[in-house]
Amino acid sequence: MSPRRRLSDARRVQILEAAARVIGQRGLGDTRISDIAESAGTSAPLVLYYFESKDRLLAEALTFAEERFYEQTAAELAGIESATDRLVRLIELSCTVENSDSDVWQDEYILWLDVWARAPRDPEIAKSRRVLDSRWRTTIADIVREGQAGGEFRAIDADEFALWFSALVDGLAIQVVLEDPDVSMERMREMCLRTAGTELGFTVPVATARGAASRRPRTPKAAELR
Amino acid sequence: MSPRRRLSDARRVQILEAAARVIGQRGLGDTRISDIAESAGTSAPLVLYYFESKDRLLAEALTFAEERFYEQTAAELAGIESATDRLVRLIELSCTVENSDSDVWQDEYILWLDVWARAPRDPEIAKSRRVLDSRWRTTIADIVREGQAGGEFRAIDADEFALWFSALVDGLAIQVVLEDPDVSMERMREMCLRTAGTELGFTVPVATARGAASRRPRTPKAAELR
DNA sequence: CGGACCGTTGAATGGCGGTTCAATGATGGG
DNA sequence: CCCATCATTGAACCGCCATTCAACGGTCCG
Repeated sequence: MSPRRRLSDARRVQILEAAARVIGQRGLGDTRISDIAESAGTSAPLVLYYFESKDRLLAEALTFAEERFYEQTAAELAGIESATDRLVRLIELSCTVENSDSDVWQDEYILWLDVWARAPRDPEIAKSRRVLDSRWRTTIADIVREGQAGGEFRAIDADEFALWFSALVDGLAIQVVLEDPDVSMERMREMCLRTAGTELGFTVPVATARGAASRRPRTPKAAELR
Repeated sequence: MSPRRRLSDARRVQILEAAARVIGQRGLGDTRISDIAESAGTSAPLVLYYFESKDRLLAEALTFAEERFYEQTAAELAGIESATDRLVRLIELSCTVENSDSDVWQDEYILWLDVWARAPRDPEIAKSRRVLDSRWRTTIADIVREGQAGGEFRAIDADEFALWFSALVDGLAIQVVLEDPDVSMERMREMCLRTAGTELGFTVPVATARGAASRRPRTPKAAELR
């Protein structure tokens, strides 16, 4: 029905960001349009003015947030030379609350829980979830292949490893995000790093060292880009 | 308020089963009391008569279903001698639609997606989730320890392995249950078996063989119990 | 036989929240 | 300066449940 009205893109993004934020805090099910509107500093009707319906908005918000995280990560990885370093960085990005705000990581990951729960009944969400996940695995597999080409990694099946490893990360992330007393983010990171190292045959930088080294000294951010 | 009215336990169970069934199909968010009532062959008010509120019912239903699955599994495992066989069986139970009905496994696992999504905001669900998960890991760890005692498994940290392995299973199960085109249940099973075998140092029965052997010939059920 | 209590339900009730409406400002072009 | 279009919102509107009510059979004990 809506022939692509080109509404101010800024507002759209503003609303999508608010939506992702609120969903991460309140959860998909308990998020009302008015919550999103409030968090975006506007009114409920306006939200509907920019998005067809609540469902549509939610679906878009979910993928928007994940897409953003993916791009952000990809951009940062692009600036790293060694495949090993790139993989290590990817793992650390998956296991660290390094953002300024308190628990952006938490919220970010909690979104996945909602995506997974909604996916079985929402074809749209299911589809974009597949795309996102596939892309993520490809990212890992590519790093592995490059590492193998450069002789850094053992010659195992890259795609198989990518699937296997991302599943492990997801499983551990669930425990962490749900604050399981047995699984701290710290433990998750060590586990992931050690696993990857063992499987691919590279030695983790400082590995299971005590705090000192594992608390990344410098904050590379998107430094060496360009 | 309700001083434990001892209502017919049968009805309670009947409703809980219906609830779990419906939630697995429609999803937590889209489940109305009337759906559960209908599926249980009764009326909505009666459901509220047996359970304080919808929230309470949902929480109970979720844990009821998982608890039941756990007990069922535990019972079956109890009848197996060798630790290796027990672990293999546990993995197969986690990866197979062997029940009579079409997709009980699917529904069963989909429940976890809802549990995970609800847990961050529902303390009650979060708590029982922790208990269930912890118990599951313990089950695995115990098998590992017994296998080590009997010389079947390599001497690695059993608890560490349990956490690590269950995370892997969860992560893969997500892909399977969401019907990711790259991850079939078959592939999940092979991956889990191979991983466990490699890590613990035992050779998987027929392993990655072609169909014939992997399609379990006999259906042991809860045979050699007692 | 007559209540008293329990399980059960059809029919209200009440509120919440998505969606729609109509009115109010802006903004910009003629 | 005037009108058209667009963004924005307060105030309905409305449907959908969870929850409550009142009534109706049972069953069992006296």
